Amino acid sequence: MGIQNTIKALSDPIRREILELLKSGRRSAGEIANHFPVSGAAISKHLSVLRDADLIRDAREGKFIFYELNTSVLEEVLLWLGGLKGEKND
Amino acid sequence: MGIQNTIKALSDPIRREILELLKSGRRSAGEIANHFPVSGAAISKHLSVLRDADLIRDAREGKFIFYELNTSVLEEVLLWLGGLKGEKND
DNA sequence: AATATATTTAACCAAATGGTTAAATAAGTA
DNA sequence: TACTTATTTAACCATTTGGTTAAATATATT
Repeated sequence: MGIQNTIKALSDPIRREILELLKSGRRSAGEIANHFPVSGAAISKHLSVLRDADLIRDAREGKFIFYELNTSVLEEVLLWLGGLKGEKND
Repeated sequence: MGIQNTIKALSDPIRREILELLKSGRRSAGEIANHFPVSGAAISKHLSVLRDADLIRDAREGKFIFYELNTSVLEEVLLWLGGLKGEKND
């Protein structure tokens, strides 16, 4: 929870690319891993960072675990960034 | 340049607090350092990370170096975050 | 039950990060 | 010039990060 976990999770390029990938719909861990030139274990750890930050949700379906994007936690970050810009907030 | 430097710079709580501090106006390195329970050297390094990311600008004035906030590089981040949310962009 | 597939976890490693103290640099002042 | 103040840079250190391979776990299939 908190902006810290969220931003930290967003600070890695592979993790950001995972999120972009999930923008077009849910994907299994394996499908996600296939998009990157690193091991499945490495991707699994990235997924767990994103899950801990609640940027993604997972659902087991038989042999597979599907991940989907959760953008709700971005609001806090957007607010903070907006505040930094001196945005007028109601 | 690029979203990577920006987000990385934002991923540390002290650096974010420095930015918040500068929201209310320019401050010398020393003034900034006094707000934190770490050494001036540590703050100096944080400032250089923020400067490399172009989130702050510096101007020497006599014995002092003043830092000021530059929010323009946040636009890119805001766009990216907005895109992740599936925002419609013209 | 045995095997194959999907995914995570464990153990390990090198590089990056964020801190410290001490030395270097820059500028103002006695 | 010598001294003081402001700030950065250098050298070092412990922790975190992001990767690897191998082992463990979970489910489906034969």
